[in-house]
Amino acid sequence: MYFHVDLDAFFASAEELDHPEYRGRPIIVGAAPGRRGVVSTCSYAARGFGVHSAMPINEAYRLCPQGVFLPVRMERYLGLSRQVFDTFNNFTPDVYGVSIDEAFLDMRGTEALFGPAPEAAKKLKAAVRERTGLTISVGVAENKLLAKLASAKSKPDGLLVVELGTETAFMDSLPLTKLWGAGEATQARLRALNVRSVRELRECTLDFLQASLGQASGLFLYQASRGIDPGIHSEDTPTRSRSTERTFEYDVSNAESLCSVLLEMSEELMFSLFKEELYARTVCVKIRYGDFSTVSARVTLDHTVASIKELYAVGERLFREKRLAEAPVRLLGLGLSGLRADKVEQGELFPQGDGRAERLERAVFGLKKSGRAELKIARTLKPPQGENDDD
DNA sequence: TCTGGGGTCCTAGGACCC
DNA sequence: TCTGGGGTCCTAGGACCC
Repeated sequence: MYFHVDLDAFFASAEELDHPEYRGRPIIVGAAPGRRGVVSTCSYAARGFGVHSAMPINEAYRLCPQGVFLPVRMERYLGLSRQVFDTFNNFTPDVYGVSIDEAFLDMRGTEALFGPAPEAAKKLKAAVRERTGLTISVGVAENKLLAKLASAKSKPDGLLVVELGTETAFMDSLPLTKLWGAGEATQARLRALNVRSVRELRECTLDFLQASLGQASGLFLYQASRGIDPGIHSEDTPTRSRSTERTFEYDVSNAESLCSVLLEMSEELMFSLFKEELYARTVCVKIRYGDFSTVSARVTLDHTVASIKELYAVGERLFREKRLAEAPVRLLGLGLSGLRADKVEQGELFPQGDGRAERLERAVFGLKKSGRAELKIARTLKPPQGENDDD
């Protein structure tokens, strides 16, 4: 028996908690209106105006100019999230966090302590509310897919149990558009196939779905329509990639400026790998142009990337090879994938340097971590506020 | 109103090996 | 004169999720 637990409009609720004067008003957490960015989370009052997550912030402003627009305060939300997860841990040792505001709880064997599932769920809701003042929605079912869909259906401040034997009926109660894993593209393809409900989806053969939508998607939808969990969240999967990207306030054409950003991102990524003692061989650069078209280039080395210096050199090469000359760039991203816990050394045939850069950078990282000094690569320093950088 | 950032997984085609 | 079959690794792009 799984619980899926989801905090209601988490970031917006957190702001409401800290600013009681905003209670009940349309709260929109995300980018600042007038700038490039999207809505991260909005309150139910804001949803009444048609605002929703991932909507461009300027569109949200147009729909709801009277809204309370607030920036994301991730530190604060992380603190609250920890308290909520602490509470989960008082109910079961088997808590699988999916994101900052969402978790699965394996509640098998807890009946003696907390009673049957509906009672346990009520106790959990009360405990979270008492500890943090936040409301959660809980879905209870025999598998994660059903539990997840149940909590979503029950929102906000909801509780929904999918009883054994009612799985198919529950699936049929959902609009096809609410099916987890079937986004905009799949919805359009299903419409083209004349499939308009979960029931109609279930009437399709596996062969038909796989021929129409691909092996994996076909099997996924075939199982999901029957209330079978295709494996929506496997436990304990190690991190496979790390990346960072920046969307610029205005498109940037100057290659030197773009390369400075690459260097900044190289530093950020390598420090994060140093910190977690991870290694990677594959470097990926992502470029989004002013027209939103997006390309990427990647390369897998025969050894793990050792230093900021090396990551930057590889990233810059990929960038210069891939970028259309002078085309304005809206977004630049850098990533590392194939993460692993062990190092792959340089081949002996073409050794690159003697590891000096790596030793230096790890020493700098050590200083930074201990709080004894903050060292930055000069080129990544920002010019002082109010001065232009013409010279 | 233009469309964030950090992830995971899948697909198709090519290179290469046996 | 037409060119197998299976497997692995890699790249680029896409779909999807929170």
